[in-house]
Amino acid sequence: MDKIQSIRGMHDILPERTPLWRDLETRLGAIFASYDFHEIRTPLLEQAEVFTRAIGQATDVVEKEMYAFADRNGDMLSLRPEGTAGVVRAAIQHSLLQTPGLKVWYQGPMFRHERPQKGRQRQFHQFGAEVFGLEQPVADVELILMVERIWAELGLSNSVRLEINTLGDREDRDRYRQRLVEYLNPHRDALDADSQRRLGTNPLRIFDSKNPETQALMQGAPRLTDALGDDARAHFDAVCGMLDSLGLDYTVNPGLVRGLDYYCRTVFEWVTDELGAQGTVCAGGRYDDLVAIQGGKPTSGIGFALGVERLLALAEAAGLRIAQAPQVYLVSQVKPEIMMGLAESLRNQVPGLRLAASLAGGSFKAQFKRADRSGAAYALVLGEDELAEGSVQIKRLREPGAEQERIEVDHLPSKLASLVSTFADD
RNA sequence: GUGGGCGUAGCUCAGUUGGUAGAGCACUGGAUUGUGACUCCAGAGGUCGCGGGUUCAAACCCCGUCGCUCACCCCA
Repeated sequence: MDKIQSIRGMHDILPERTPLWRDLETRLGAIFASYDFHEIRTPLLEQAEVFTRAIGQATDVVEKEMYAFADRNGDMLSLRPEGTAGVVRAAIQHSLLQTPGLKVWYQGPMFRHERPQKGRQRQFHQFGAEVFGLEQPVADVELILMVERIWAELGLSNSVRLEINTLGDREDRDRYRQRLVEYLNPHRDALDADSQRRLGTNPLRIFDSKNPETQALMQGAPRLTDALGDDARAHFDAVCGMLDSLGLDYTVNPGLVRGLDYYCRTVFEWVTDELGAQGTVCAGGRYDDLVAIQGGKPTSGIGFALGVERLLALAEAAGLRIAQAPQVYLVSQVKPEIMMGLAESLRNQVPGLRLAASLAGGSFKAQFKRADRSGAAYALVLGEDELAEGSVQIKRLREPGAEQERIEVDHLPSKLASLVSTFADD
């Protein structure tokens, strides 16, 4: 029989790496809580319309990347390609938007049918946060500060840089798009093939083109900045002013646009040069029209999403290592049930103890070898002699010539408890 | 969706003009019948990604396919 493989672009996270993921979840969860954000969990599967409405029918994500299919009832469903649309759906459905200021965060797998490459897989993971009903620029600023705290917490502040821009309000952008198309149409033939296609679908993205001739042409193009309405202008100026006062480093990138239709006003993005072509680690922005589009009462919103695989790639490159080894490994030469009795009583009496019992048995030699490989700091030895006198030997591993200590079983829990407390600093 | 590179042991990789498979690390056992990390000895482990073709003979050549990877595109 052929070996069955995981689906292309969908990767197992093996035991060796899960402690790293768990550590990240703990640290980010604590940061979110410190800003009074609350976790929300929504289904991985939604009516496809949740995404087609929110993200926009003409976007690549909806047109070519969604895992959409008809279920047994003939309903069109889709695995979520991003988190915001489902959160908005849930917030409307459960009337969470009655009072302004809802702050939620989420975490989990997202699915897009793209060609895998470095920093891009078909199942990937995001952390995200959303704020609803706060139109004040200070809400934009708090989100940015929270993400900056994440970089600081992980020691990545020097690996990423913040770029921001404003897309203006929907009317501003519609007006601007028209102006841009009018400017570009006469030069149509000078554009590269991709940009010609974008002219009809998403002309703002032509600013992203890497083609030199196209770039030269875009130098002379009308600027979105000049098409902003007064409100959007004032909002963006306020955001920038606060960031300046708070001493945050950022650059305004007028070419920064979004692939998802629901964004307006402030957009921001943390990018890095260390991850190859997929340099965006975290991106977000305002989406003041989205709640209404999804069928709720008009309510402003702002949020971001952070790519976990990209973040971990950065963190690991910066030297982050997390391993989970047992603290003690119980080596035994007595009946298994007696060994298990000791193991259980130690687990009862020493909260948080990570203890591996030698289930595979074998000679002392073989068991010590496994104890060493397990990464445990201490080995406990329970043989016939120890059993007879009610004692256990405790041995520091990984220290050549370390003394071996024989202590009474009754004193073992308190001894281990004090050893475990020293592990906390490891 | 398009293009480049790559698939040989658990991992990293050798493998000559085609002649039926190798190393290091890891693993198991022993040297040491109650003690790991060093050393020595031995062992186990592979339908050479999969399918087809050419050939007396294919890991090697040809076609297809699946996967990995990098870039385009897109995005977190």
